[in-house]
Amino acid sequence: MKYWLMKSEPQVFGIDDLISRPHQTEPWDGVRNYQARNFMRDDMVVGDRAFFYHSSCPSPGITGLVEISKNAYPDKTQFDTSSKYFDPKSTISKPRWFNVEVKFLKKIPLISLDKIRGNSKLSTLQILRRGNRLSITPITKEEWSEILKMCQ
DNA sequence: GCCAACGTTGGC
DNA sequence: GCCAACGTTGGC
Repeated sequence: MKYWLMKSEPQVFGIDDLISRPHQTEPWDGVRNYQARNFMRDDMVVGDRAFFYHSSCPSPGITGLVEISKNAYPDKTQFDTSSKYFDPKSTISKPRWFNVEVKFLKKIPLISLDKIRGNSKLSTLQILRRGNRLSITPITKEEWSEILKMCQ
């Protein structure tokens, strides 16, 4: 099983939005970065776990756990001319963007970015690297366990 | 709203 | 293929 960290802006789609979905699942669409797309398309599989991270908000940090509930498939927003994620260069036969589906597992008391930074065992986390803006990053089993320890 | 650090685009 | 200009991300 692999572990991930997935960022979302709570004012766009937060953990509570996921909880209120009918099956507590949501397509992780709208990702328009090739590296993040490749992680979803090539590396994520059903059953993988991820931390749900709130970004671009007053209190950024990890706020929940999700699992991958569907392997990657073409992101439908790329074909939707009314969507802000519409991509005129993408075609049905050659889709450019993919997304997985995530399923809610658990909400946790916010582990703030400050606290994450303050834990020396987490210094290897990709999101702490200077200038890293990737919305999806892999994390190690050790990092995963260490973060889980912080919510007890 | 600012700004650093990227990624993408497009002319050449 | 280079690279300047532009757009985006995301913490503060």
